[in-house]
Amino acid sequence: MVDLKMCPKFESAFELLGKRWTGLIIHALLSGCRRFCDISEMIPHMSDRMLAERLKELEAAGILKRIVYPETPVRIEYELTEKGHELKPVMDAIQKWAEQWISPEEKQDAST
Amino acid sequence: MVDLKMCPKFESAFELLGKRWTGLIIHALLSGCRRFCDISEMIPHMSDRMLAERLKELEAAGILKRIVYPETPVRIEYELTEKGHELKPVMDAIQKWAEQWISPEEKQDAST
DNA sequence: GCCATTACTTACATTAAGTAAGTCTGTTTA
DNA sequence: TAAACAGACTTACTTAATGTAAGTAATGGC
Repeated sequence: MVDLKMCPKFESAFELLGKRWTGLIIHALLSGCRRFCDISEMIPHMSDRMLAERLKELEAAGILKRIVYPETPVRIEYELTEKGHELKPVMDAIQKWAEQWISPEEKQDAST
Repeated sequence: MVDLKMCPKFESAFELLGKRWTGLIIHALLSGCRRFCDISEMIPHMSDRMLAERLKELEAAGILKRIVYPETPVRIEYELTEKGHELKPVMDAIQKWAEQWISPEEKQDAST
């Protein structure tokens, strides 16, 4: 064997990214979504319950911040912090890989 | 909102990577692990049960192949296919991000 | 024959995620 | 004034995924 130990920072990063929906939510925010309903619409298979939970986790992890605009009616927006925005190269690499290697049959839901 | 639909290939890629352990297993294989026990050793928090399950999934997804050497005793090795190996840029991007943005306190297990 | 090793499998407990309905604040409609 | 509506969540409950621990099968050494 080559390495005996996994880099703990890498492991920690995957505790975040290796959770269902997390990556897709970050991707949605990177591509311009800001509001709860927008993100929800962009990821149709995900429930509101999961979105709310993940948004809290991502906020706690410093990936995004929740901004309340005390308008009428109140508007809440989510935006990536610098830490979150810096995940763009990761998302781009995944996008590139997916385009090259995921065949049409692997698409999980052909209903739309 | 900007985009209305998530790219289905991207979504499909995250069905794989967005599962616990998957990323760490691929990382282990990229860094030279080949045998069940080696991977298991490199990811101490993961159980054998999960490793066996993930290896099957990754084999089914064409990310790796299982090779049996009918020696005495039999030796089984796992190696990445081209599809699997091409995830290196993704892993590198994550590693780079993790090194820059994960603070020491976020390391999940400081026992070792 | 008995114990060890490797690569799993099985059974059962716990945690995470899915589904659907409900809450809260404020607004618009009747 | 009350009923209905919108947005952003919560809560309760079910199902699926993961964790834990013990067991299996093939081979070799003691």
